[in-house]
Amino acid sequence: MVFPLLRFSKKKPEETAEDIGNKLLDMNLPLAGFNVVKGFLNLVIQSDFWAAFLQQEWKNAQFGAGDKKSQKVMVEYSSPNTNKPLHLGHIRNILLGYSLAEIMNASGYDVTKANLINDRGIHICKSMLAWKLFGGGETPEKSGLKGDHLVGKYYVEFDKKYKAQIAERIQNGIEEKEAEKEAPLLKDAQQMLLQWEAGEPDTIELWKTMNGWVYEGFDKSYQRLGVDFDKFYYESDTYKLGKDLIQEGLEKGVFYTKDDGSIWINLTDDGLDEKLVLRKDGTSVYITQDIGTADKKAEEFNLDKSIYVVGNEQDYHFKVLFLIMKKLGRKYADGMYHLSYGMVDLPSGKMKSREGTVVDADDLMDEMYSTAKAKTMELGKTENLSAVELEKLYENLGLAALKFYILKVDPKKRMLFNPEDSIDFQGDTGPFVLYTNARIQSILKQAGDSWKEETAVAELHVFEKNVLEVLYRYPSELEAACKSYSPAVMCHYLLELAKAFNRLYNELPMLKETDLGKKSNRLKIAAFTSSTIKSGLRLLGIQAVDRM
RNA sequence: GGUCCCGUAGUAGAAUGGAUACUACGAAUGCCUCCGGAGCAUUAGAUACAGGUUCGAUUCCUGUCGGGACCA
Repeated sequence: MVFPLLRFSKKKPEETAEDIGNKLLDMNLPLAGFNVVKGFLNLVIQSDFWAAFLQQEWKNAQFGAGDKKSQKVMVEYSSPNTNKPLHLGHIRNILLGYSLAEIMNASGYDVTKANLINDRGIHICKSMLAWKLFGGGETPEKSGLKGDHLVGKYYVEFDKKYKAQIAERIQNGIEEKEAEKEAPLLKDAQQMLLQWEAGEPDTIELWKTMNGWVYEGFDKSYQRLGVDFDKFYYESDTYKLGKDLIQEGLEKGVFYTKDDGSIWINLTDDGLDEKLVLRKDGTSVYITQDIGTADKKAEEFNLDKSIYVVGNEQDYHFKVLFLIMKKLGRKYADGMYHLSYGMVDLPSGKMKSREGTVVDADDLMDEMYSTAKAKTMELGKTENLSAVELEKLYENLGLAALKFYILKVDPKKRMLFNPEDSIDFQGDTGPFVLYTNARIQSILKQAGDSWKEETAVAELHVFEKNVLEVLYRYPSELEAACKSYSPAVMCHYLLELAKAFNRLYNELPMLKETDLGKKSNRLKIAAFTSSTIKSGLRLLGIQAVDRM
């Protein structure tokens, strides 16, 4: 594209392109020629360049891995509340966080995966209270309910009973707002929070027990999703952090005190508002503990970058937080990044817990599993796999479909989760990519070993060059995914690679090719494609399968 | 009231300011006596509207309309 150069060349676009093309041909680059279309100079790369690339890289297991950067990064993701089970929104968060961590790790960063668990507060007390009042001693063991679901049940129970109390009061002629405030259940929950903060033994005991149930449940879900964490933070430990930093900020003149004693920061020069950082009674607000936790993380892990995977409804919050850390002079502040992802909508609209339209994470995985199973049995290509292998396969396939469906959308955008499409196994899907790999594995299994040593021929078919061109781009696509914090880049790349290979596979013989040099080339391309697909999928948290 | 995000075929998604706007699902038509048809090929179909900047705008700016979020 030569338009920007015209003011230097002072010639027509076509002539300028010709001139550059000729110069480049003289420069001993692997160019076979060029052509000019309108203002665009197209370069033709020599076949032996691609042949050499294939020969050099096809069995390089490290192909695409970035150089070690000696930079420490923390990716915080998942960060659930311990009062209800995980749902579809959490799944997007978890898949994004895990995949981003893998991508950054592959790019050469030293990555720590963190999970900051919101394990305290009035919402936790609500389920505790409801369990105490209406639970009748129910436990996960007794009821067979997964721990997080059990606690979630009592959170819902609280809400029901609380609403009933409000309705009763409104009927007795009390104002709605007044009724909401003075309903006994809410007062009791608030009382319980005070007891918790005072360290009252029975309350702490109950809190520990119920949170324990929740963690057991979460662990199962995380394990099934195939994600993990290196470091857990608990809000019950961190909620008092930050106050000393408020003091530091006051001394530095970053914050100021209002007449009533509350402490604020004025961000109007940065296009934002004034923001409360400490209440007049000296108690924290959300941002107070986030300031403290940011510092704690950076100190503990000597971080260069700190990434927060959090929904875009908190855009404002993170703008403020990052600005504050910068004004406090923290050197890691420039490395703070909010991976702000969009909400997940359903065909029926938004997910609303009140209307019961929330898609539960565990149910969703179950559904993906059954669909994968049904589809696989229908196609009947898996004879002589053992029952254990089949179970693993269905699980893998179902999760691959789910993960790819969610990750292929640009994280920043809100997305529509259509249950029917998500379990589709055709087209731009995880199973399509898996299938391409499985097919290659099948070929390689039948091909023996002799092709590996066969001398390759230099001349390549256009379909072969196409695949090689896509393979060649893997390192830069990985880098792009890393720089833009977007697993979606990797998804689209893998689709492109699979398509390019499928085209080659359909058009030219592999095992049946009689020219041994060509056969060797094609099988090497196949093996190279398969290993690249596997690496790419791993970065998405998807495990490839050899048969399906 | 203030701030922010988003509007691309029937649907879901792609496109560092560059070529004839890419892909899939759905629709229509072909391809298994041939290495795995969960595949491949062909066809039809879109940048909300009105201005502006630019040699060139899906992309940047302004306004209108529509959707969503956040802050009192």
